Amino acid sequence: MTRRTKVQLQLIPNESERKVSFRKRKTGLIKKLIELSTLCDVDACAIILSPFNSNIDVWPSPPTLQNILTRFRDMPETEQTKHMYNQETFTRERIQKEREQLRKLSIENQRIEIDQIINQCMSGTNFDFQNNLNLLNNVDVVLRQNIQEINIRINTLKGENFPQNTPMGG
Amino acid sequence: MTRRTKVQLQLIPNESERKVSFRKRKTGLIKKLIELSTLCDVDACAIILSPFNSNIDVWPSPPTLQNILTRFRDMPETEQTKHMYNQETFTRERIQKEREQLRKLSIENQRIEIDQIINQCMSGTNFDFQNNLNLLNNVDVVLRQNIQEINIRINTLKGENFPQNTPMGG
DNA sequence: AGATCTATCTATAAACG
DNA sequence: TCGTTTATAGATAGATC
Repeated sequence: MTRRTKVQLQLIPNESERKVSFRKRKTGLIKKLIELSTLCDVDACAIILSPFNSNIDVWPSPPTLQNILTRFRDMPETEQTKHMYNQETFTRERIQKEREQLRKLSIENQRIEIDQIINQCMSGTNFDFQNNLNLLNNVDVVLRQNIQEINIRINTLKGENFPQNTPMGG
Repeated sequence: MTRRTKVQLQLIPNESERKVSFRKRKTGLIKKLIELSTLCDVDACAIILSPFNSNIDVWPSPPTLQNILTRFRDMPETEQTKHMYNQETFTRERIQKEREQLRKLSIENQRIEIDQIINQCMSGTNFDFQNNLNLLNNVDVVLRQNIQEINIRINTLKGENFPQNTPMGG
């Protein structure tokens, strides 16, 4: 049995797989919504239009949904957009965090490299410039892998920025 | 460090914990929504009214949100409510599934018990009625624990049915 | 189309800076 | 109020029936 892979944020090409995923994730999403509402005493709602037929999934039930929508509609424009999310802003925030991680990792790397040099000097054994450079090089390999990992993730995020299938194609 | 506990579906009493949970779960929910939209090419939206201030979190951005809301509004009533979820229906479905599991478990239990009897008979050692009953009793203890477990979960679900803090208190 | 199973990935509670 | 960490609970991809 092939084990599940890390999910890539892009359209699932195979339609039957997509349907299965849709069903599972829709259920999961509504469960999460109910949890949020109950645990934190939150008024929230969701509307999900099926891509496979004309069904609509809504939560909570229409009357209370109306209530929320009304309050949303009656909000001043500035209030409405105060905490607006879309694919772009959300992805931008994620990239921002990845970059921040990279920055911190770089600083950490520098610190480790410096520690290595200091240790090498302090130990005083077989100390010569070329040897030290080689040592640093080896240390660096591992550290660079970390950076590469992060860079790959950043590039992946960049590539994902705006998938051809925008959520609001209609 | 105390490790995280299994989350109970009820209002988090401590306000600061509730705020932290709200922030985390809101982020998680929107992430899930973006995933669903992207992976399955779904039009979906969510509106979250903060219980702590007047902020509103919406996804996607208002223009596309309007699009979805308009389409929802223009749906015939029957279509709108076709796949309606609320705390009650969702919980009912979960209870239904638990009951189904219980039923299957009972059947499985019966099968195991019967197997036990058959084995006992076939082996033909120390077979007497009272002994067999005792044996079954012992087997049953474990099996009943399973049933109890399920019953507890059902009762928990029943108790959760409509927490005092309805999602739509306002 | 939906139910079930399991390995794996993801979300997040709790604790702390 | 946030960011980070870590252990654990929870979600779900992929396979199968």
